[in-house]
Amino acid sequence: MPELPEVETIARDVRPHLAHARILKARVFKPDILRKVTKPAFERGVSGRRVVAVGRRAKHIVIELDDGRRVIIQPRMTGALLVGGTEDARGARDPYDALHLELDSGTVIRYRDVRRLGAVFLLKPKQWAAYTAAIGPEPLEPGFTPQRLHEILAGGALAVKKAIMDQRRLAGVGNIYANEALWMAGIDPSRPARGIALDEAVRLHAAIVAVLARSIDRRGTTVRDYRTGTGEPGGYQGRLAVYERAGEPCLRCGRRIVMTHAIDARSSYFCPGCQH
DNA sequence: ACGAGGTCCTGCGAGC
DNA sequence: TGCTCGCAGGACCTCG
Repeated sequence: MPELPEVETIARDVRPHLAHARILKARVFKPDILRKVTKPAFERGVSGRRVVAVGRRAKHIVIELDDGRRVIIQPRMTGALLVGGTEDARGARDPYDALHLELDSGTVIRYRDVRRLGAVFLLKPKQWAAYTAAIGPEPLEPGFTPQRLHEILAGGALAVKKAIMDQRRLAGVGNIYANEALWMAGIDPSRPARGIALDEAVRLHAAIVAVLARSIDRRGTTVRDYRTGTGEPGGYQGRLAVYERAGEPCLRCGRRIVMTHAIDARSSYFCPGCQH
């Protein structure tokens, strides 16, 4: 479940291979991952193009091409963007590979997605402008301040956890880091967003920034499927305070961590002793 | 305008 | 052993 730190790690791993390379050929094996573009149009549009830049926006990998178009990859649940490793010992292609980008260096960048909930777009500049404009601020950029977070939460009747996971309000935070940040800030995830006071928003802002930055430092969290761009698990899973720790003692107050599906039918983990 | 709930997809583990 | 079933959940969709 790649969230911001995982996608940032993937982009950093893939960038040295992909940036400034020419994509000799794009091959789509699972056309249902493509959104708003057909397989022939995607393969024709990408093959032969040079990559200008490789970046990240929210939980999406952004590959900018020399004609101004961008390939957007949303790994969602089980997607992975990997450098090489396209064939096993017997020379067989991975059955879960959805897309290959064959580079002039000989390296192949592959998008692998077991459940194919991921999505791949090929966007023209105007389409990209609309796409990125619909997503909230990047939490690790200077524009994301405690005041901005307080404004994001203001007026929302929805749970604060759901609000910070809403990509239109804030970019890149998913279920794992929402749980972790709310624990760090000592805030009950089920509280209405509009009830979060400014001093609490200050704590939550610091918690969001800290947990994302620390996870990037450790190359992301592997609970199940996530792999870095080099195919390895991340290193933050051992640092999780609440996620998948139901029944275990809170690291701050010792009470048992509770799990509920009460918020948006997703697993919420929190400490009833020190999150209010 | 906003929020609730359904849908997509497949591997895995629990339970019988 | 082999089967069914529920679950994982981000983003998009429809409905009220």
